Amino acid sequence: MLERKVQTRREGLPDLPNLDGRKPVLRFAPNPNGPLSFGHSRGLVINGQYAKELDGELILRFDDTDTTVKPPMLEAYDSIPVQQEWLCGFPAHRIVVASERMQEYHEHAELMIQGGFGYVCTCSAEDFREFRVSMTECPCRNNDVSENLEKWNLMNDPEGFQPGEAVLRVKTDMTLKNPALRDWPAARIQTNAHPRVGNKWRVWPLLDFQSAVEDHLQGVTHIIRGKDLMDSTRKQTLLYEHFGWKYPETIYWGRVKVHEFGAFSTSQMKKDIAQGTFDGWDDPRLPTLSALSRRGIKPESLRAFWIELGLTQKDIAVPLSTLYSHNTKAIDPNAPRLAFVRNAFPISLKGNYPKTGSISSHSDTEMPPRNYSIDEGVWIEQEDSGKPIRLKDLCDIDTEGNVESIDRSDKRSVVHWVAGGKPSKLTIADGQDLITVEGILEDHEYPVGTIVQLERIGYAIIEENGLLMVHD
RNA sequence: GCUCGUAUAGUGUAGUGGCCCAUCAUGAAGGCCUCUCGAGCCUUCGACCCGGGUUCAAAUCCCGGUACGAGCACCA
Repeated sequence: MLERKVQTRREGLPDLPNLDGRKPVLRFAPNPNGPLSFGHSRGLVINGQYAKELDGELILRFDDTDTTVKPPMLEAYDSIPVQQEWLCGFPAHRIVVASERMQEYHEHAELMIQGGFGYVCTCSAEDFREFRVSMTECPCRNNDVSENLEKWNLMNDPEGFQPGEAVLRVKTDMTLKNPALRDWPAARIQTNAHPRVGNKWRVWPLLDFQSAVEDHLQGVTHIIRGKDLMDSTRKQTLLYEHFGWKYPETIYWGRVKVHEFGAFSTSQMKKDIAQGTFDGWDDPRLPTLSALSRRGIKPESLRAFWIELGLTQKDIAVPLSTLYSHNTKAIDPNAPRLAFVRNAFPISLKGNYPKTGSISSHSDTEMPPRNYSIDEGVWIEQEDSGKPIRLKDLCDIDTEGNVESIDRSDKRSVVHWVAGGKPSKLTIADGQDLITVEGILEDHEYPVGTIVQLERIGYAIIEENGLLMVHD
């Protein structure tokens, strides 16, 4: 009889292409215009994981060359590395700040002009858009090197060109099939002060130029990024050809939509926080890493989540429950059970039952048990009243609180209860809403930050002023 | 409009011409255990976008269609 071979399933991330025995150098380059969000975590996890598994390097790069549309936020330069380490489990091997590397970019811009593959264009954006669609060369394109150098100096001169009056372009080919690649802009004039380097520079590189030059200077071997940047790869490859460099291997992932997070942008969040719509960057409703961390989402859960999604170019929609199922595995073994009674309803017990005792805190660990002591009654949830129930680990009672049995006598529902306890509130982030549920929490001595499992409700983290729902 | 990309169960994912009447996870349904609507264990359900072609053989290669997504910024 023929034996059927067992199908093998690839685990984890696919191999990096064309590694050729090298140690990979990878990078993750956020804009420090705000703290890191869920969306950023993919790039961090994937790049970080490869660096770790293959004994390579992870570069954390601040792409802070826009002072106008997405101005950098100073605090982000400090918070991002902290969050990166939290998420990846190790600090980045190198940190590069683009605004501190401007000299390099300027030198390369000049090399580009001198090499005849870059030119200063003084056409308006609208005019150039027409040149681009009609595949015609703009009048500036054929200026000679000295003329371009002259105009380049005028771009850098406060007395010269003003913002919008001139840009530096990479000379590619105006008849290229892909309109995005036709003589793309490499640098523009910005006069707003940069929060870190002030007004030291006037001409700032655009992403495609800055990133391309920096990747080469840092020796990046593999770029892993969203497929929305496919045309960036093509643009940058054209630039690399001009410089005679070899472009790194590039891998793309598709768009991920998490329904529960809707459409948050860093700038919108910044605005809403300023207006008081949200309490801060760690408001539980926000998709920031600080909010997720506060909500008890573990970094290893985030890592498992992104690694499972892998590197397909498919655009996908994933429910948050997928992340939660990973998180449950991470937190359940260490989450002591605790009772929290919502809409507390008092019921006095009549009959014989053990008035003191202890109940286990977890099914399979050596966690210390919880002790209880009943005076004359317990709290149960309003919804559980009015029917015969079994008080979990205690006794069966009828609707009036008469004890019917100590042992479980039938299939009636098992209900949690609290003897004594303290009023507390459970905060639940539900989309754009923050729901607060009042209730009685069983006495405990767990410190702030402990993740507990509220019986029959779900996981919650203990905060200074109550409980914050993790997930169910 | 031009350009680029992707299409496997409800949701994700494995699979690069025969190991595939298709993997794993999640989900749903049922069961066991546990005195939670939790965890763990077991069972079940459920998919190769459509149409051609190449081939002895296609989820896998080619062509066309369709659907969805992205780029065409003096943002990243």
